[in-house]
Amino acid sequence: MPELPEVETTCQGIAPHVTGQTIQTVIVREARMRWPVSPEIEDLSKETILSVSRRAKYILLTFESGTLLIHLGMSGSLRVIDPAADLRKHDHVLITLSNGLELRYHDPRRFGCLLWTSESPHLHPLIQHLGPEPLSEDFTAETLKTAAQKKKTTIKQLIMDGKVVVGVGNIYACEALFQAGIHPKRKAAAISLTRLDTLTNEIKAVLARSIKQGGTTLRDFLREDGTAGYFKQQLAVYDREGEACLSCDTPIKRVVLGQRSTFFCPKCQK
DNA sequence: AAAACTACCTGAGTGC
DNA sequence: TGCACTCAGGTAGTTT
Repeated sequence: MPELPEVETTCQGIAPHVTGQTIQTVIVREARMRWPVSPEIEDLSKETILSVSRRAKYILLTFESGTLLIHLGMSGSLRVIDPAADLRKHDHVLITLSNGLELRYHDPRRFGCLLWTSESPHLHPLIQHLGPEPLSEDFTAETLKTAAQKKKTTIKQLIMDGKVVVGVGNIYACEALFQAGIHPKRKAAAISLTRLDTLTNEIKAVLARSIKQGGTTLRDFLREDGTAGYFKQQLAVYDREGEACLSCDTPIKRVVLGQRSTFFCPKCQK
């Protein structure tokens, strides 16, 4: 679930309910995440959430005394919910707020993290070496051109490298390459600036489109689920092995690239 | 230095 | 029904 559009819609979804609220209680039911949940967060009662923001796939909750970095990993989710709602398996961290609502972190695979930093989050080791945001003006064809130089890597692996550009996960890497008509296995260094320009535009477009769709499900983010199948309808290649290309009817192919399933149209993508 | 591989973890799905 | 196996949206850390 959590690719960049989901992280962004989670931020937008929780922000109005948590911004300006004071924390009442924090319960860590399971601290074993990718890294142990920072013990400091259990001391956050009476602290006020000043803002909610996002850097790459990290959600940043800013307090006067520091910042809580939240990553959803592969299976995490963050909901604003009535504290009386039944606890589900894998509801690991519960944060109650002064408005009577509760922020609940749920993550079956525990690949996510909740880390406290009292310094600027942008200096945090997990964040400071990250590349530009894909939707910012700092991400351009030149970004990719420079990153590709002297590398043997494929274009798909390049755009999924967080040091090059953040937030492009497996699904959207496949989708953007399809929209740009570029074969995922093509050597990044051999692609013209013109085609890289098309690709950067398609990455921005597909992410923006998904965020917009996330926006439509934003209103009912309090519900148990609801977004699950929604993006899926819009996907042109991801998880469509053997199905007809929406553009030319050729069966979509699947290959493995960097241990990740990669879907593409062998006719439309060169 | 860069590329390839491993590891973390649970749950859903498949085939026998 | 149950067991064994594969695969999944991420990414840091280790090895080649």
